[in-house]
Amino acid sequence: MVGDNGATRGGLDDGTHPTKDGKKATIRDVANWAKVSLGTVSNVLNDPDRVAAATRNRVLDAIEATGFIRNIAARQLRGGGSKAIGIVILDSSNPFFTEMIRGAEDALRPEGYLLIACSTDGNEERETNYLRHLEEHQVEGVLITPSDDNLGQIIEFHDRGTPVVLVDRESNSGELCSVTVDDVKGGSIAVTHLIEEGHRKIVFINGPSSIRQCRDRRAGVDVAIRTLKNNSNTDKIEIVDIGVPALSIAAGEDIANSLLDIDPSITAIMCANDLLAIGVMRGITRSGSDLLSRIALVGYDDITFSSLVSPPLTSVRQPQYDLGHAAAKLLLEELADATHRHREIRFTPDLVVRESSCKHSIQS
Amino acid sequence: MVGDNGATRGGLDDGTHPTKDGKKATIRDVANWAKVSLGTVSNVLNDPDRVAAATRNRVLDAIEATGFIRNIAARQLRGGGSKAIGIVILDSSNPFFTEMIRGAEDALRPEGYLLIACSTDGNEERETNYLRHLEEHQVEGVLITPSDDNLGQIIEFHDRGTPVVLVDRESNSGELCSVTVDDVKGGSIAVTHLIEEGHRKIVFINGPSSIRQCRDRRAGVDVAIRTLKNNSNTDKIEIVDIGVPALSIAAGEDIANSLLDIDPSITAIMCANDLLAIGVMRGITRSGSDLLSRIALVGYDDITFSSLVSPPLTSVRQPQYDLGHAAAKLLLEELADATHRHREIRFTPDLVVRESSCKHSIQS
DNA sequence: CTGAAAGCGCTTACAG
DNA sequence: CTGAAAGCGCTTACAG
Repeated sequence: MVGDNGATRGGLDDGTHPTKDGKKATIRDVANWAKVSLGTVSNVLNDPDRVAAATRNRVLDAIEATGFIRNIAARQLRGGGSKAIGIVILDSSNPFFTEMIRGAEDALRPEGYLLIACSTDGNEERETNYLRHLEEHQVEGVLITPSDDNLGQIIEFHDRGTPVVLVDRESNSGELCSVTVDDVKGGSIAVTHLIEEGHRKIVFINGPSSIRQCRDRRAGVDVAIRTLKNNSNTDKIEIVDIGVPALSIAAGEDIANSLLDIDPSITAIMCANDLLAIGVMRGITRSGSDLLSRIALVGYDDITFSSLVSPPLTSVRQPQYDLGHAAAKLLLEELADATHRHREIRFTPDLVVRESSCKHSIQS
Repeated sequence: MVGDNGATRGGLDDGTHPTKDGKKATIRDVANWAKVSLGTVSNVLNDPDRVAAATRNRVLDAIEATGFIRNIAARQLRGGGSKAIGIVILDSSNPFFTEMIRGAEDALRPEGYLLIACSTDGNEERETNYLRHLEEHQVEGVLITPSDDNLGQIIEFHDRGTPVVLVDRESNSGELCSVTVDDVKGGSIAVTHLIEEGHRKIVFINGPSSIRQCRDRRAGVDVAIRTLKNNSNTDKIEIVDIGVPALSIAAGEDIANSLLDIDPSITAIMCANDLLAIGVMRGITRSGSDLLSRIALVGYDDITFSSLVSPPLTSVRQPQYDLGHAAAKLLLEELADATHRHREIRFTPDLVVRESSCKHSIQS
């Protein structure tokens, strides 16, 4: 489909094909082939209507014939924009984030943006590195779930000129757009459910308190307890806090052993996310203990797999895809409008009750 | 930490900070600040030893003070390379690929590369688009799991000058490096296991035959049957083929209904991957049927969640992380050495037997 | 060891 | 409607 067209239609005198293992075709090769100037080729690329149809078609043919691929680096150097967006997340192996990325990508792809996804594993140094790399690559914007509570470097990054939207994290005083889910509420509805099921002594397995989600979910527990106390009849409720270093299956599995000979008055476990809960389940199951059948368990995120584990896991559902999608939309807004006013979008989570927290009601 | 250093240490006469919401600092701002030429700044950046320590430190201070961030676009235009690698996969929501990406990234990050991950969902048009975008962005190399059997456009892409390593797909005649897992073998060991468990009539739920993995896994079944027949005593074995449009949980769930009133002589189901198998499990469970307790089920990939579903899923393990890691290493080799000889790395899968395929042995 | 100059591939006013 | 020219920010020989 390419071949010696070049020779017959005019253009390259020597008949060689510019893309053939020599250098890549440039806009200049296209111009030569089509017998027009560089500027005209550029116009065809960027503002086709400005070019007469006949000329335009000749240029289009030349692009086809030479195998020309526009060099974004050069374009952007002239102010064209990189057409790339960075997305910085905490954990690429958590399906929660995978879904979020999918949401963002579906919003960005139609606009011609390429998404560069970076997983920090909650490591702030990695975050710093990724941000620098993204800035070096001149991404036009960044979606980020901060790995640390301190927004300092992110705000500096933003002030240096790259639009930023926070995902699953609010900005302190509206300096940035954000899309969040109410984690206090989420923690609250989860523990309320457990209490309503009759549990009075509950273990809360939490991730690093540097992660805001972890703190808020835990705070929601206290809110719920306070509310219930005011509303009377509930007797003393006790929360036993256990911290683990990561929100992962492995961390859950590691902590499982220490749960085996737990105070028998404890009847429920709440985990800061589903991976942790699933890890706890696996650890307990592997140990051969029947603890799982005696205790209620709830997670957080409602990732796809949570409905598939055994027993199916009760969880707090967050609109994962929508989080990413909404964040991307905000970013596009900011990209399109320099005078953009920052906005904060907040979703409300809801509880998905499954067997893991209701053995009694199901068995009886 | 920045502030008016500029004024005291020399440099900018007006005392303004170049990064403050004006334009970004360029190499020229750094040069002015440090009272050296552009070339010297560039040398500090690219070949620090060439610059005298005193000068170098002054330049380093200037970089710090001006908040200079190198512009990769400009650098690469001069031939410096984009320091970006593309990875094109089939399905970003399949943990198999997530792990693979993690493997690749761990190999690439230390070398300073940024990974651009693109999920085609098996759609060839999306693949074409992503390849063009990656080429426009001048990625230095691409790791790709082709969405289609036809390697044509990938080979053209490679011939145009970007190194490519195939992942989970062999090149036809060694034109490209590749890292694969023996899927024929995998299909073979999975079905052999079922046959050894006594199953004679087996359903094979397969994805699109345009995906090589699907074809090979199915082919492995035939290989196994042929081998067993030659080795005597096995009576007739029957495979019932069912095709679904995607290798996803949703596709598995959709097909589950049609399995409910299945010929009772069928005692086992084999799925082309774990997501499909997990979807089938979910579909059957949701329907309220007890089919799952009567039938053996095996999947393929051994994603993390497969050991956690109920019943735990027997699966063919592939070294997901290693696949990505090895592919990235091959790419780095090709990047470093133009005279590079293409290599094909092939891993061998193994069977992980769990309850889903051994109810009898476990219950009895 | 340091600096001046050319040029990477493109876009953008500005003439014609 | 089309072309010539300047310049984006950097790197790379090449002089000095």
